[in-house]
Amino acid sequence: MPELPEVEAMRRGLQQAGVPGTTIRDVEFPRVPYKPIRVRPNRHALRTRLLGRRIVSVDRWGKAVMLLVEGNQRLVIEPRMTGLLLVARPADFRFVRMILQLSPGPIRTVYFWDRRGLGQIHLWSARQFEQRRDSAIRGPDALEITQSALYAALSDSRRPIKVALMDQKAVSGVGNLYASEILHRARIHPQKPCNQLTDDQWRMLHAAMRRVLAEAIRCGGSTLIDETYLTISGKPGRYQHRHRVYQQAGMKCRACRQGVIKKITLAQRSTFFCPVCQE
DNA sequence: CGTTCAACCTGGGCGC
DNA sequence: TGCGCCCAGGTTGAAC
Repeated sequence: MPELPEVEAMRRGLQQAGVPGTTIRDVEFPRVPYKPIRVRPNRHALRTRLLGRRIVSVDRWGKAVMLLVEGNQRLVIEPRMTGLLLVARPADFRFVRMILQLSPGPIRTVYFWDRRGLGQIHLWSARQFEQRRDSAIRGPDALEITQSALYAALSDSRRPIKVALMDQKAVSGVGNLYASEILHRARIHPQKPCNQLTDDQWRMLHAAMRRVLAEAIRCGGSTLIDETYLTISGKPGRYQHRHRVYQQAGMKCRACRQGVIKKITLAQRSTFFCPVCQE
């Protein structure tokens, strides 16, 4: 589930907890009663390459947390659907997939917890990172992209704007939940083909994207009913209370107070919008 | 080019 | 209780 705001909240949490500057004392992969997650290179090699190395910084690459480690290596943690990072011992230990033991500092242990196990962990050399960065598998970050770059990346397409906004090669960070929220804030219908958006709508879209994502980060992300996302201290985020359309089907639109939020399926993903204020 | 489907996984909710 | 089915924030690759 974690999209840009949740991953950025994790990144800031680790940063504030003092993870940069600590040294990796151990990397553990607990035995779980489930199919193990994908780790590249293999667990032994990854551990060997990290032991005794200092963590230089905690960064984010799209929807992945990226630890820059001494030796110009990058430990890339991709939560995908249900992965999350915790500095507090998880209540349900069955889904702990990796444990980082660090020293010194107040935070000694970081847990990667993932119920569905679709998350992945990679260790990239400087060269591997540069290859991926330059290969355009990830477009510019949704918080950094300029309005003209957003326009350039999407405006030629005939795809529905909601589908295009979730294309990580075009712009990275926006997923299913925030795509609906952003388009509602921008008052654009999710099915509107990109090449039919007006200049004004591109302006609104860019502003709404920054605003919604920034607000969600400040709230520590969205924790839905199933609690598959928690902040690094194990507490729920707060942005779900501000959702205007996501999972609000049948409710009156909070913006126009007239429309009733509808749920449709686009590219096999649930999509929510207000038929009155979004066109 | 754009869309659809399946797969990767586990668990929760619902209808019967 | 239990079974079967559908759903879930992400990503990828194949088929049409």
